[in-house]
Amino acid sequence: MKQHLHNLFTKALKQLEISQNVATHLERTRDTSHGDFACNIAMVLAKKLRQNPRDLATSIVEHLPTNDEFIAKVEIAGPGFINIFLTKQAYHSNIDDILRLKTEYGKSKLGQNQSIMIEFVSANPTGPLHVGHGRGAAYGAALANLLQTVGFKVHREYYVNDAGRQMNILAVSVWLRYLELCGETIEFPSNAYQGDYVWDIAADLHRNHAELFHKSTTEVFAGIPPDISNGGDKELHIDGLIQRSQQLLDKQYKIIFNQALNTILDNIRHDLEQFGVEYEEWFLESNLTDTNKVQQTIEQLQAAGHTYEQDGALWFKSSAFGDEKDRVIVRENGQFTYFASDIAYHKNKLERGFDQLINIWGADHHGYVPRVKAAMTALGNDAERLTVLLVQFATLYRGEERLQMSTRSGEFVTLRELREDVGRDAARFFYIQRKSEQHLNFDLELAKSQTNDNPVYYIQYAHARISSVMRQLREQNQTWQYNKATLACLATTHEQTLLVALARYPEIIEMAALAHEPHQLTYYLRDLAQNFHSFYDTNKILIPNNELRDARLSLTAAVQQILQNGLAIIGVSAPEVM
RNA sequence: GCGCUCGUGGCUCAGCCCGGAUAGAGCGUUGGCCUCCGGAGCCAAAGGUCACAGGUUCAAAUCCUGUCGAGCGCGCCA
Repeated sequence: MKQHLHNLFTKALKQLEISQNVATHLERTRDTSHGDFACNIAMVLAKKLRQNPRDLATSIVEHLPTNDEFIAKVEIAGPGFINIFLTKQAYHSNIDDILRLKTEYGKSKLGQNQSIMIEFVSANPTGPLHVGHGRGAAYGAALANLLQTVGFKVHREYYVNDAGRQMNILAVSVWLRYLELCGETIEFPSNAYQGDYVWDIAADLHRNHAELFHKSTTEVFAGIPPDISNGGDKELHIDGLIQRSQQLLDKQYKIIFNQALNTILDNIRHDLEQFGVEYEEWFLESNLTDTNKVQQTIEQLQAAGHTYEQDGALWFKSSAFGDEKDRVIVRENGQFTYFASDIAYHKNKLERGFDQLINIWGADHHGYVPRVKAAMTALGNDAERLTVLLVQFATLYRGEERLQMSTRSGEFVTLRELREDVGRDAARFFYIQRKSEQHLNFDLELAKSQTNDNPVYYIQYAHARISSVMRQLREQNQTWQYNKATLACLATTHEQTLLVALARYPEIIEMAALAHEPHQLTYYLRDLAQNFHSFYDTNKILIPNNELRDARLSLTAAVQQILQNGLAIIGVSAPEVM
């Protein structure tokens, strides 16, 4: 409908020989006395054209068609608003479309089949997913669905950092715990992974391989630089242990490493699957390192003259491309930095031919954005193709009590615990109901409560109520038929409000997708549910009058369909009964 | 110190990108509604100098500048 009006206005302006995009000046009104849509274009143009805004509005209105089937009347109001009142016909055709297109309703071709790769979560496989990752998962999945709905070709990807130093730290952590299980007494490094899951993996290893990897503590720790607790450097300490374990274990090291990686990765996969989040691809960092892609990328930067050596390390001149300072890509000890492989990864993404790249990162990574873009530019690519969306942290509350978490210390609420505690629907909904760059207070008590405090249940209840009405109808052995003509019976305020609410759905989807704001959809669904509950309360649906009954059933069925479509996008179920 | 993000009723938040017609919800509070399709519901009331101060504009919660406050980031960590 908006598109329809947009076309009419553009045409009218063209006849007046004005070229101006009216898209942003055409909006739904807040107050029904101002009609359905309002356009402030006359006021915007008045100054430029040196005309009185009301006069200008008049001449624009004169160029709008008078016989359009969807426009009832057009008024000029206030300082120069053009208010458009739609016909009932306009709203009835929406019901028609919804019932005909069903799950297809709301889809559009806006994206023109452009390909978008959306990378999200990508947590290091060094521990289970925790509630902090959940927000990125819920947000990314919902956004991907939205983009797909408006006609983009979406590729969801999880980048697995299976090749970095952190993975070695994990392997060492597991091994040290294993040694403890073998009866060794060791001082566990402060920089190693402390969580219980490390014990679990170590225990598996001990069960399956017995004492195969057993080395004495003295052998392991001899000559290793002291840990921070002994006045040393925790990084040097752990790096020393990594090197030592690789020497001592030789080929066996890889067994431990893989056992740790696979256990955790399986876990992450399983958690996301249970959370309703699926990927087209799990991309392994080791694919890049094994094929020398990181090395090649660095050489390309070197060849282009964007690097220099200093203090024994290789630096990328990112400051020449808008970053605040230059960055190390090869450390003094010869190892690539995380950044180096990330450059190679982004290069690889572009080489795979995606039109646009979207990364969803935690807000703590915001300082990282300029350097990645700098690298893309330096490699001769258009950094505009990459959009980084930052997601703020979620703070967990249990009622008033604020819950603490810390990954390294191993004290955290995992995503699995959250899902088992509050359920998938509530979790998915709560994660995205706030604007992503807004800090989120996630109240476990509220998410679990099955009362009207909880918007998830409120929306789902509307859907279940409708299912119940339909069930009643069947139980009474009655049938109904959709007939567009009967919609003319819909005359009450609540019915009208619902018709308008339904008509907004495609506009909301489009806006939420393009603005990357799935939370807009949650607000809309809540509104729609509220409008339905109000309607339900004052307009009985199953009544003897067949025509009005069928009209109300059509309206109700349309609401149900929209609730289903909308909930599907945000990954929440639409239950028949609750 | 520099950078990014945020500051809207008692609480949690929309609206800001793209300036417009009396600033919207939910929770909480107060008061109503079950002979009737599921009360996990509905109706109503009270409650706001949109952090503060300037500026731009016919018009500012919205744009600009500054101040204050909160979070995060500023490693040869990832």
